[in-house]
Amino acid sequence: MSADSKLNSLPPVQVALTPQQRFNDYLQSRGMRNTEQRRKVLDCVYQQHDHFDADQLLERLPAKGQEGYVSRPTVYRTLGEFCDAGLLRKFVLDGRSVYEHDYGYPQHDHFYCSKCEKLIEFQSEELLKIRDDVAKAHNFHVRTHRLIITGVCEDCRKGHRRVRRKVDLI
Amino acid sequence: MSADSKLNSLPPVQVALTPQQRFNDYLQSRGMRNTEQRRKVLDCVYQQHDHFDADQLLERLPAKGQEGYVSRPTVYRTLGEFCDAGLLRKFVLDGRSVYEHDYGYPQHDHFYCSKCEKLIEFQSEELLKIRDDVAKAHNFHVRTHRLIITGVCEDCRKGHRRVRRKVDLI
DNA sequence: TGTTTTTTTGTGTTTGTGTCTCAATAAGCA
DNA sequence: TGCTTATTGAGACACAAACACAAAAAAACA
Repeated sequence: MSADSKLNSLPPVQVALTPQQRFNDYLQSRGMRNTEQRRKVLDCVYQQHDHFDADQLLERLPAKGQEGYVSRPTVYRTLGEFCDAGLLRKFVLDGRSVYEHDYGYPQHDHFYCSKCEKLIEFQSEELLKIRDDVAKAHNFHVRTHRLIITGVCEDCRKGHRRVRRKVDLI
Repeated sequence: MSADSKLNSLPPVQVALTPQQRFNDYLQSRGMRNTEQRRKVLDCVYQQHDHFDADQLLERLPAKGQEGYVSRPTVYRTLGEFCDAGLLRKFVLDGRSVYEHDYGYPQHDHFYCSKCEKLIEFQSEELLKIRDDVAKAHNFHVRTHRLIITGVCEDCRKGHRRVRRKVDLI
């Protein structure tokens, strides 16, 4: 787990099953098979808590010709299955599909820093309440939501200031 | 303007300039030229208030060979300029880039019905307040945000099964 | 006005994600 | 073990969107 991911991660949520067990249940219930590839990808996804896209995952998996290689179509297919099974959530950022842990991880939303392109997680009960109130007023039945607040993070604002000061001193 | 669009549109906001004038200012300030194509595309975009993607706009513009034809790259370029100029806002829905009016139109967010794929606009001052509070608590400097609440709309729950286009008119 | 300079455009090409096809392979089961 | 069926990987494909560059158009200049 990187310093960054530690810094911005929320505390995990207690769950009854491991992701592997839960995915197993999902496969069983649909008559799908627990293959080497699916296990490999799942392990890789849960080895670190972070936001990632399909390409980044492919880079973390063994390369073509190596032991344990998983092809691109299979990775895409499997990521879709994980979303289906409720293990991952997918969203689009700057044209890329980004995945994040869902099962065993608390509901949250994101700040997105347009300077350093970092995603910062936050939680707000009030936000959920407003969401549900507004939905009720519109007779809309909520399944989920996606909120991304774009701007500049603390670090980037600090960094900008520091650079300026340096210049001023010289 | 369709009946639907009347139903789901928010009241416009008073602005000092027409979109055309404002775009002119934008072009002037950057030493860019007010061309036939840019005017054509802008007029087309403001002829109706709706959510649309580049392809739908291309279909509404004169076809190749017709008087007033604008090529695909130019449409994409111009849409980017409109966003830059603050006339339009872009977001991604089901993998396609969707545009909506921004200038002269109030801040709002969206419900997205996963059954009929309709976008419904709503406004909430409270939501903005929460957004700013949370951002302040995280020392995050907000530039904008995007919230999409996904679920099932009133019509679809009532059973009014209507076949709708991917990105529907509002 | 005519000429020069610069931006813009359109055609064709290319990129980048993500998906499809289908023969070969492997999981689950009797 | 052998059978049935889902799954995989290679390669081809689909699609939105961007690129490159010569030709056209607009502004600037003379």
